Amino acid sequence: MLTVQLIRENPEFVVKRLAIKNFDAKEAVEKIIALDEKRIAIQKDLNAKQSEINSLSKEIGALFAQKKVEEANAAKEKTGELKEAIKNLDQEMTDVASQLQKELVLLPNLPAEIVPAGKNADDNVVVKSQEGVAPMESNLLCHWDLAEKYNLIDFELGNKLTGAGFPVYVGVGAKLQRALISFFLDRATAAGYKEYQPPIMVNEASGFGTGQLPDKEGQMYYVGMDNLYLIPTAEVPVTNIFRDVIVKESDFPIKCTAYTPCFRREAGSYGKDVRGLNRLHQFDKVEIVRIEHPERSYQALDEMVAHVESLVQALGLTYRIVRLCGGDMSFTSALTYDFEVFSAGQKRWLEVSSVSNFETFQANRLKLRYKDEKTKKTVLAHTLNGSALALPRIEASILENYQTADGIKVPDVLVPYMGGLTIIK
RNA sequence: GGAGAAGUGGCAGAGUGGUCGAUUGCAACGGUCUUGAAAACCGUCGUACCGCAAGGUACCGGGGGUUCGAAUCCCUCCUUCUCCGCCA
Repeated sequence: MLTVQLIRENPEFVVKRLAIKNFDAKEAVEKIIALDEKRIAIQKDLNAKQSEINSLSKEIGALFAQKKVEEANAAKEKTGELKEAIKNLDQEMTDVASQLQKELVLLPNLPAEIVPAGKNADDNVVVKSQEGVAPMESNLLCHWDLAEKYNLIDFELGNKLTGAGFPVYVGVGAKLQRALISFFLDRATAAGYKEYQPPIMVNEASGFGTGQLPDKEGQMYYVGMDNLYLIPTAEVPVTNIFRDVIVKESDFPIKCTAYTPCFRREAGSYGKDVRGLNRLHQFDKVEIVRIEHPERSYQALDEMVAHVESLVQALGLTYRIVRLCGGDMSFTSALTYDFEVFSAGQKRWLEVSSVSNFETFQANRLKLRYKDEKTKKTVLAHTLNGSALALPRIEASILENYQTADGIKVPDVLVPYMGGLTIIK
């Protein structure tokens, strides 16, 4: 959520920046400014009347103490009208505040200066690409065929138990999941990220804090009986650890990591995008989250990108890093880098990580601030997060890229996590 | 799930209808003292909104109510603790 102060002070700037996300904010900005002015006017009036009633109450107290009951009763009458007026103003205030909130919540985050304009994924900018291991064979199988051939994943069984998009990992396939989770967590903790194991259901306040609610309500599974949501990413519970928190400036950098299952309804997806492991309703992911000083958040973003890069490199995958254009960015992000790995069987790029700086957008919703040691002011912090990494597409890419006539080679870094297994037969 | 108790500032802990945004202690920060440190002493020490400022307003788990006036009384929800039940 953008701050009212920003909108009030730089309305043209806000409109101009949001145009890069293909969002026309002109009307909303005008409305917000008008509502804010109204809010301030009501507040002034309300404050004056409350002040008056407060001093009257004190007088009445004094009069009663002096046993001047007559005068006290006269003063009481005066408070009557004031109370009525305050009641009305209170109502107005509530209305205006909720209208203002409603408008504010609809505005996406401003894209950073270097975000390229563009409509969709075609306009993203590839900032780096690097070759990894390349399969020798010419008749390459896709991972869903490999998974069946080597008994690693049972998609049909998942259909039976739950439905489409909920695969069952079996035997060595299950072990490979566990290996990847451990490998990613070990790398993250070695890089200074503190490990958490958060709840995988969250309440409404948490969903709002990171921006999933109310905008993307349809993307999360909802457990109505208890009014809870299944998390679409560990970003939600982990970032919300810092909801309503004022950290010390010396606490920075705050670095967290967590492995969680993730649940996404993915309404509206179809075709080759959802085949095999490409898009699931439940998947595993290790997430890294950072809370940063505003002056250092972009440096932190670079560090996170470097961390994720070290993971795909260690796994020997062919990858590229793209900077998302305005039209492809999420509602909440100011700058996002996506990692895509090449999947040799499908011959396509698969997104395996998204690393973003949200600047103060989430912090404002979360009321996550730090105390500035020089000015003694409380200031909104910056939040960032990134997948490090999401498992299914990594697994798809490993299966497809490491396939040989004799089986699937286990990437060297995973061998210790696989109990010494070097080839899956 | 049932019964009881409790939720106050970073922590501890006063306050049961009026000048209480809240005594006090600890922690923290600034200073005096000291070669340095500790101790001692002095000062600062919640958040938000309005205001150039002085200052004003709101907030004592959340919401609602009673009252001229609520941290204090009432209702309700949430959370924590104790006991019972159930259970991985």
